[in-house]
Amino acid sequence: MDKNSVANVLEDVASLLELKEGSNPFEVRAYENAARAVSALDGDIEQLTREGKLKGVPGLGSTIIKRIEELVNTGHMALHDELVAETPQVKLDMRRIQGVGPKKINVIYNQLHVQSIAELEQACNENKVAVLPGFGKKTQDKILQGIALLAQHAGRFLYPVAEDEAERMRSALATIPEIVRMQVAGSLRRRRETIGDIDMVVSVAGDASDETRRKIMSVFTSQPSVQVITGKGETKSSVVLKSGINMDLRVVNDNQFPYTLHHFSGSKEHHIPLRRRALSMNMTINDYGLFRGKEPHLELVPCKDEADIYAALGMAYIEPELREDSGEIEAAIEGTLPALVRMDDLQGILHVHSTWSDGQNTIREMAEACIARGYHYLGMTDHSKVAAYAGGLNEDALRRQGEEIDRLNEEFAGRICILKGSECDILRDGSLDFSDETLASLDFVVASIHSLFNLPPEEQTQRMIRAITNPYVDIIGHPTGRILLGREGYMLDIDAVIDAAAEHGVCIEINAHPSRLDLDWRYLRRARDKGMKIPVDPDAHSIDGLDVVRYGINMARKGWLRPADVLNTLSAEAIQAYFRARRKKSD
DNA sequence: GCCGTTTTCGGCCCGACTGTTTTCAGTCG
Repeated sequence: MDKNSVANVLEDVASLLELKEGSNPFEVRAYENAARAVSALDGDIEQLTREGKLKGVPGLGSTIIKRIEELVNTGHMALHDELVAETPQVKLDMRRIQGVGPKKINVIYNQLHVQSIAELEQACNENKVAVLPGFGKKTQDKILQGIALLAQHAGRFLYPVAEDEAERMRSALATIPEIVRMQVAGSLRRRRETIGDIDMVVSVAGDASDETRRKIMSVFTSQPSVQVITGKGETKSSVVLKSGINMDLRVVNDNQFPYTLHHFSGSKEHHIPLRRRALSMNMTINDYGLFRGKEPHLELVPCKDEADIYAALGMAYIEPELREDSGEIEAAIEGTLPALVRMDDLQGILHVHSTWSDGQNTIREMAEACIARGYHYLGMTDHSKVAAYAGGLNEDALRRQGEEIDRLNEEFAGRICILKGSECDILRDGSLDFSDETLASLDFVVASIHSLFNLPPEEQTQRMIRAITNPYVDIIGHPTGRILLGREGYMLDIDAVIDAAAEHGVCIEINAHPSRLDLDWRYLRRARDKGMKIPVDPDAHSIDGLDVVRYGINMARKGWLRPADVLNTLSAEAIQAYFRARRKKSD
């Protein structure tokens, strides 16, 4: 059993416990914390359990350690089994409706005995929900609205969708001269791979009138992109956009802006230890300020920006991408935060398709687009022969493509260097779609799985590891095959894959396509710490497709990667030398 | 359920908004 399975069970316990009547909310949080503590463990959970190394891990107390031991040793956790047995599925389903929490769920379930969301919807339409104690007409309507939204979008959106909506709103609000500062907060600012809702914070001068605030709120709620207004107050308004995304706007006095921006940038998990630190320094922090002392003698610690807030707490500024409670607070205190990679550190682009397989543009067009973007090299990787659906190349086509690249390199000499590569399919048994001899004729090889996504985990893992041991494989493409909001990745032991790749000097890419963002940022630091260089690859099938690398850079930053940790920050000369050296080793 | 340099008991981040109430509970972030 791996640590992620354990973490999943703990998370499950937390959500099930939350739905249990009379449960202790702090106990729920304890299990949530424990789940994250387990995910962040370095090493094999079975071994750590056997050796008693779980003791002392923050968030894991004696009770939860016993339960983890039980789970690891028997494959079951009695508490989990009991909770699953006693919790109706419909309660879990209802948890996903906006505005419905555990308390309301229990009232609905106990009084109406609904067995599905559809039955709840029907009960709303029959006016049975509005008459429940503590409920009313508006609550009932809100539940109906929530159900509709759930059906529409499942509540989460890809990053670029949310970014576009935020930018549209930002430019609309930018026309209001009274706004002093304005910034997107929330998970969008933290560059999460999917976004639940958009938070925006604006500030006005301290002496601004209520009229001004109302005007800002009116501009916000009257945009053409707004479908429903779900809240409108002096300091906060909420809307649902036509795209289905919830969006909140907060208006504060400018001297409060840094605190409010910080508060709503989250994450919740980042704030909890941060507030604890504030308390230990005789300070309290909330969305309106950082205060020294205790009620009623609070003294505001003046901060002109977020950096001042962190400085007042005795730590370095923490980039929003890192605010996930994964060690950033300790690092900020010790002054060991990494200098994160940026877009302009990228020197070239790898993993690109052309009209030779399923791309929309020719190699020449892709090369010119790369030159225009300031890149110094372009690694072409069209599909291999078994990928017939994508017009994969056979050996002969690959050879002819190589000749075209030779000609283009002569023509583009001094402007860009085109590398000969392949996105070569990994076959069922882990062998590659081209012979070693063919692979040896290329500058570099990306190996990817495009078939048989549902092999059993053990077999899928071995398949991937065998590909990694092929001496001509330089990079593993989209290692889990996940499609965000679409499908789960292949079932494989990603930790074992990372270990094997690190051992054989093989890179695992961050596939920067916004639907993939695979390898997931949560694994990057582990790969980095094993010495792996990680390419940020667009997997571009068109010129526009090149620009998705910026989403990959977002992930690289979330994964604590520095410029030197990213393969394609190497210069054109250095990356060719890097690939040549790998080949030499295998000869 | 976790945690501890005021504590092994009694805290656990905290405030806005909403809708239901008539002073507050639930939800959210």
